[in-house]
Amino acid sequence: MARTEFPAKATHAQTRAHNASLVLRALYDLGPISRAAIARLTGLTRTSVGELVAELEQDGLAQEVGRGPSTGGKAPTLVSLIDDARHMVTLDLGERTFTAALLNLRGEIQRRATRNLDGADGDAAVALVHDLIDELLAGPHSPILGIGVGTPGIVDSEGTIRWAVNLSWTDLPLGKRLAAHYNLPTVVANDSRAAAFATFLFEGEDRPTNLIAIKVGHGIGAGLVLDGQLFDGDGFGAGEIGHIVIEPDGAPCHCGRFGCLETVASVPAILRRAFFQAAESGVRIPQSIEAIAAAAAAGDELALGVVRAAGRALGMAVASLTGALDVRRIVVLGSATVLGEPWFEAIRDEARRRTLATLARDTEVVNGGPADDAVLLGTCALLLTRELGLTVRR
Amino acid sequence: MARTEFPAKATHAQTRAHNASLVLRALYDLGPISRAAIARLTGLTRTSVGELVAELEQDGLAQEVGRGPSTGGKAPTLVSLIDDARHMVTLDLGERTFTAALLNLRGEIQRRATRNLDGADGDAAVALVHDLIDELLAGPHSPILGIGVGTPGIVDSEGTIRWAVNLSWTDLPLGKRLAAHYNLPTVVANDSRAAAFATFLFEGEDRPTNLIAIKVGHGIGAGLVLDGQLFDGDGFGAGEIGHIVIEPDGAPCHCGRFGCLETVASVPAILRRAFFQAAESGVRIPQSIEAIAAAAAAGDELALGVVRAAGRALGMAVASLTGALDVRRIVVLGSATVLGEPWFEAIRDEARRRTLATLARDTEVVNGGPADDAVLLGTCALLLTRELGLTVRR
DNA sequence: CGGACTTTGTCCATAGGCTGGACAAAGAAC
DNA sequence: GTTCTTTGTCCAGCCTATGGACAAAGTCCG
Repeated sequence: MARTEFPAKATHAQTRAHNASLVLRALYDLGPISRAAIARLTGLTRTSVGELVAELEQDGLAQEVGRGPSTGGKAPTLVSLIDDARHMVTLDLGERTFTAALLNLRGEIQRRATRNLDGADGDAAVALVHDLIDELLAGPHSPILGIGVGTPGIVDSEGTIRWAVNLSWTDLPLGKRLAAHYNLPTVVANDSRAAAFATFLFEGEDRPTNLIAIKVGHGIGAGLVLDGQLFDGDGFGAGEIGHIVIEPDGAPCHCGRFGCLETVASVPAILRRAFFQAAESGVRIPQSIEAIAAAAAAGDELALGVVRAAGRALGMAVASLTGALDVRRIVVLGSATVLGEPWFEAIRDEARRRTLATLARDTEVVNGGPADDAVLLGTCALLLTRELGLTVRR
Repeated sequence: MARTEFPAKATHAQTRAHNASLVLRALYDLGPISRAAIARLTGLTRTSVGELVAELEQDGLAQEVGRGPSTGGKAPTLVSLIDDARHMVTLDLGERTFTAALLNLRGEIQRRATRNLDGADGDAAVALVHDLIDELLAGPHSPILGIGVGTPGIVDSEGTIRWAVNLSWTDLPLGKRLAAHYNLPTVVANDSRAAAFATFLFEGEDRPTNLIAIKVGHGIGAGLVLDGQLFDGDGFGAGEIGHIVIEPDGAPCHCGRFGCLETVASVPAILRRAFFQAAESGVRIPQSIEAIAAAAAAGDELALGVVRAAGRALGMAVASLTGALDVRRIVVLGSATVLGEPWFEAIRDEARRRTLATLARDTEVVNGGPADDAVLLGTCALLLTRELGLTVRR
């Protein structure tokens, strides 16, 4: 178990870095803004802000962009972040496809690349990762801030993938390897948690302090942003809710237990249930999650039943999360969100049924959409935090 | 919902305070220790440590206590915390009794006082609080570090009790009132969460970074210590697991729902179940939790069944906590712990049955004992953290 | 149009606090 | 007794926040 080590001492350099990140964050969140306004918002003196902005200009991260309207005195000089001052390469190592993108500081995708996995695993899969990074770095780009990788499975803070079942990776120090090979800062993180962090960071200036994002697709995983920080847990497994047991006497799960959330509420599970129900009733078997969504939207009772059952199961998980953590913003994203309102209503109903009324009243379960790029954006967000100190605590 | 405000700027004073708390913590955890050793452990220069220790001596918090053994050079001067340099008054506002104590910096109880509630609520209950504090402050004591209050119910970070059912308090700004009346720093916190923080802080030097303490008595509540900090949640309700729904078709709960954890696993619930079971079977009805524990220990199948059922229900809650948070140290404390091993085994079994094998293997469910003073110690720990900066992050 | 007032951004002297080297005191090893 | 280590303090230097002063550039009002 991780023990509390002695925290690092505080130095002047850290103080400076902290204040620099305050300025950066003001610039990032509040668009073109004057030095004086930054000083008011952050509490820093105009002197310090001036120096820090000068540093950012030196680094090519910020520039003056004209004057703003006067409020009774000298008109302010507006300073703006240069969105394309840095680029990043981030990857989403999906079930069947590896996706990569070149992003700017705003998380805007400049270029993409994909590779089909075609059953590749182990070293072959690692080769694909290099391949994608090389392809994206071959084109024109600004200085690279770092490389970000989102992957299923458990990843420690050093960037070592403890295990990722479908890629047959165990204890793969991917982070260190990529960092050494490309000589660039590298972040490797679990995909769901990366997605959660993206949802948090790109929320804009009034991001909540706490947020839980649940990604429902082939698997189910959540990321917990607590006090503005992605929470790891002791074994870097925080948010791995796919194997919470929902129906103790339910279907077997590949994890060895019965009735895990994934056996009930994941996209494959929903398809399976729809298949059996349709076969039993002798009606047409839906071939995709979209087909089920369409049928449910059209009022097909069978489809609605399947959708609602899946939603309720997820609602139980939501209830246990909100009950335990009292986090009031839950964002659900991933391919399952095409199921739309009937599904969300079931999630909300069940969550409400299982938590204190006062708590449930203030908890919002938000539809985050398919969020296909959430993982790509997530490791981007992690790089922004780690390399630029875009978010800070204290 | 709480939004991320702009974090405070960093100043030299903060840097100093941070480093001061590192020194204090070394002193607190590692007993009599030399300045040089502190410097090595914290990474601070001997110069800084010397200054900071001098400040602590100035404040009467530390003193030199002789020389240590030489390791080949000048023998180190050992410095020690003065355990009784400050005292605190802390209170545990229980169901039927208010308990208070005067504690020193080590959480050692110097004097106690209690008052029976006898149905007092509202202002009468507040009067009792004053009464207890006055009684303890009347005797001899060192300078008072602060006042700490642990209470059931939801308490915000300002020390306002949002609601506490049994005392019929709503939105009572107890913290501010006491602080103003006694002109002393005051901490008010939920009792279970205070207890959790005590369990964390008084664990000693190798306290884990994450810990969950679950208090099972008349009610059930948990406290979450995540990354060394008590986690609040958006509405200061983190850890309020007593009303997680375990049996959707179970017994009605006073909260308005059915089958909450408290209707199954709390001490009153266990007594109730034992009562009905015994009445049904026509055997002697156990009058106390201790009697049930004794019967179970003696092999009474009826009692064992009740104990195990309660344990399993708690195990479900543990599973959902560990599954979601991946926190590997769970401490269970409170009056229900007299149920002993049969109960703990049921908790562990059920938790194991419902979480990933790899996770369950490393998770320990520890018997924290009745921990009658945990709430008193908990607000003491909170005061130590808040007023002396005994624990810090970064 | 001109003077009074505001706001902005920079400059400068000051001070807080960390850094690292120097040094004496105190002990061990030979 | 000499040399080497370790400890604790002192001191000069540096980084960085602070707050006042000031010029530039506006608005507002007569």
